[in-house]
Amino acid sequence: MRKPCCDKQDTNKGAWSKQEDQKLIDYIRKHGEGCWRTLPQAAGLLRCGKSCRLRWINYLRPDLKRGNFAEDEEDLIIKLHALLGNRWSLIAGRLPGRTDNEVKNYWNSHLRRKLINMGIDPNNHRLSHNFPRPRDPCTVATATSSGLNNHASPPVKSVGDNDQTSDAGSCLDDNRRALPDLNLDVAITNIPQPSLDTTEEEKKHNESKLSREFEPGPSSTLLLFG
DNA sequence: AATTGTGTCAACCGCTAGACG
DNA sequence: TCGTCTAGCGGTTGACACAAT
Repeated sequence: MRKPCCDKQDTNKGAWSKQEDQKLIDYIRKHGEGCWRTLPQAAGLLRCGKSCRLRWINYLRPDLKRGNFAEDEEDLIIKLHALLGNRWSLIAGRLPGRTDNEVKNYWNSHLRRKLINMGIDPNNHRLSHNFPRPRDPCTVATATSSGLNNHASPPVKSVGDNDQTSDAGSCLDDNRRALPDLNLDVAITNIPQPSLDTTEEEKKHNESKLSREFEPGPSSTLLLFG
């Protein structure tokens, strides 16, 4: 029988107090990250190691960039999500100062809704007749943040919508119609041409290729999407 | 002013991969 | 090779803030 990660009876849960934050910061400054299991006791915290790790990574780390996402960050998230799916840690790795949790939350609360309002299925980045869709294709063309800036057209269902969503054939073609400035071409990056039908296997392939070709860091985003 | 609905985000939970003995 | 342990990941929850009624 496996031991729980911590003795839950003796641990605090819920929001962190400033004192707890300070203890964690002080401890990590002195001893560095790592060995999360023993850290709470050593730091004098009544928290489980997991909780400490999460608090540090998502909130206390000094290199975190707090605040609103920039347009280019939004663009990048959308593009990487199309490529990798819900691999938040990988996506966050391409956004310096952002955490997987932050990216995930931002996707779920902002970007997902924006895509839906554009008539784009956020799960596969295809135009979808199940979602409201703007009438004017030019409006759709602004699906990335530069065009998403709260100017998403009101949901309008137009005649013949169903024709636009083809299950057969290239879904990338659909994607280009939906997100023309979403440049997923491998020409720039040597990344395999992503298909929006991307299977888990293909996503993993893309992911490993990304990992091999681009070490995480600010420059990689430039390399990726020019 | 009170109540209800909705959105956001920090934190938790359960699972898995990989390291190690 | 197998079992155990830990770090890390993604999904989900719950508290809080704010808007709408």
